[in-house]
Amino acid sequence: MVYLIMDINVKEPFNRDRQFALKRQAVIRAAGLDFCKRGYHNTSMTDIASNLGLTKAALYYYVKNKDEVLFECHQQAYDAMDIILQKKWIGENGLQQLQDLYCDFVRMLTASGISLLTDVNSLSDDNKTKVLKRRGMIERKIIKIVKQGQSDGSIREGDPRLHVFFFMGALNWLNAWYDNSGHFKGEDIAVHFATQMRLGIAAA
Amino acid sequence: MVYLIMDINVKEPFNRDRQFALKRQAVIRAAGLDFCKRGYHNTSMTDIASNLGLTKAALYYYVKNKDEVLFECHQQAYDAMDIILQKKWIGENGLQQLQDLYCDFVRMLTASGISLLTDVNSLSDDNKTKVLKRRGMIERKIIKIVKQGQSDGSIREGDPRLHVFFFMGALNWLNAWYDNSGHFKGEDIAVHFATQMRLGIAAA
DNA sequence: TATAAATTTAACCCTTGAGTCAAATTTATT
DNA sequence: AATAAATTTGACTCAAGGGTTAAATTTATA
Repeated sequence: MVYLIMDINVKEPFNRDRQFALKRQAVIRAAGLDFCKRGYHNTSMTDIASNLGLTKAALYYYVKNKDEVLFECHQQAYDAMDIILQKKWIGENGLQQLQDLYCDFVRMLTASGISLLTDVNSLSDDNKTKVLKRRGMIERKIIKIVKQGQSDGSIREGDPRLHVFFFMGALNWLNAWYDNSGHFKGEDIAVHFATQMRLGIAAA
Repeated sequence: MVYLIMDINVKEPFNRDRQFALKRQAVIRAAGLDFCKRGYHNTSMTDIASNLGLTKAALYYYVKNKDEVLFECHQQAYDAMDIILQKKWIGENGLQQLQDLYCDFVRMLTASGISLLTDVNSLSDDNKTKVLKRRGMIERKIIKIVKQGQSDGSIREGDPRLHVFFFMGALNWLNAWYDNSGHFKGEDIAVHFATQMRLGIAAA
């Protein structure tokens, strides 16, 4: 059972469309948690609905089909990552930028209820293509920062892509084991992971 | 299409049971590659069979059901990891042991066709329990080495479990992107990853 | 060549779950 | 109170895919 936070403190004139969009987002986020916990194919639309205290019919009032739900889950995650990536770490070298970035990634994943789903192969071809393209863009941005760090001398030599694949793997794996009811605090993980990431690629 | 390597240079007297067991292993390994590439639920038993140049009926001559196939895939991976773990790195400190170990893990995953599958939730309850138990044992062994390294001063302080979760994540993510037809050589990845892993936890 | 194992053929059953729908009912907005 | 939106009920269709089977056929072993 997931409790939707629907209190919209927005006192602006009631906006049905906005109300709808917000609930839709909440629905998708809840579905994402289910997918993350049990896997996409082990979670039925009925499961998602009843975890929300809804009926399947009501669920389909908000989404077109299951594929769309999975797709939007990915979108949410990448939206969040994009926002973090837009932050400007002016005056910092590549290594420091990367550490801040990575720390924010982990914070976001442990705090927001958004998960980095790995089930890309279950998407329709169209959506799969879009998701992979987006993931690729994010990856490229991060690789770019690594290269920058290698130029400014803060990051050691070595294939930048391998540098990135390594620590992004740790990130992807995070959702598989992290359970906010567990004894690890999100912030602690964020600091620890960001440190371990940094040391792994820092120049000597 | 996967080509089974069935040439058994064993000139010992023909052993039907052994022959059977070998082919069964090959079947499971091929299935593991399919699962890794497309995901467990996106791979039908008919797919597995036809990728082997077989019929579904023939496939069921070797395995009881799909759940068993997935279970054995996990077993294969953990068997391989156990063998690596049994190696004795005598005289080495915790950090060095870990680096050797990790390097071997990556070598094994890139060379053997064995994949670390993440689809634990698709297993039957019984098998899931067994797999998680085994994964837990391996994890505990590795954590033990980390603690040892912290004692002998080769590994920096910090929660040993987080140390391990971090770099084991990179390992689990490996199969998702590594494609032996790609331009990364398994051995290169092994060396790179082992280095990055070591630097992430090495004492100052 | 005799025999058993390996595999094919071509059905078939059965369950699960996605997706639909219409009519009734509840909930909120004006 | 009137109206539209949100949700329920309960049924239904349909396709995919796991798993089975029996008989025929091929392949290898002895």
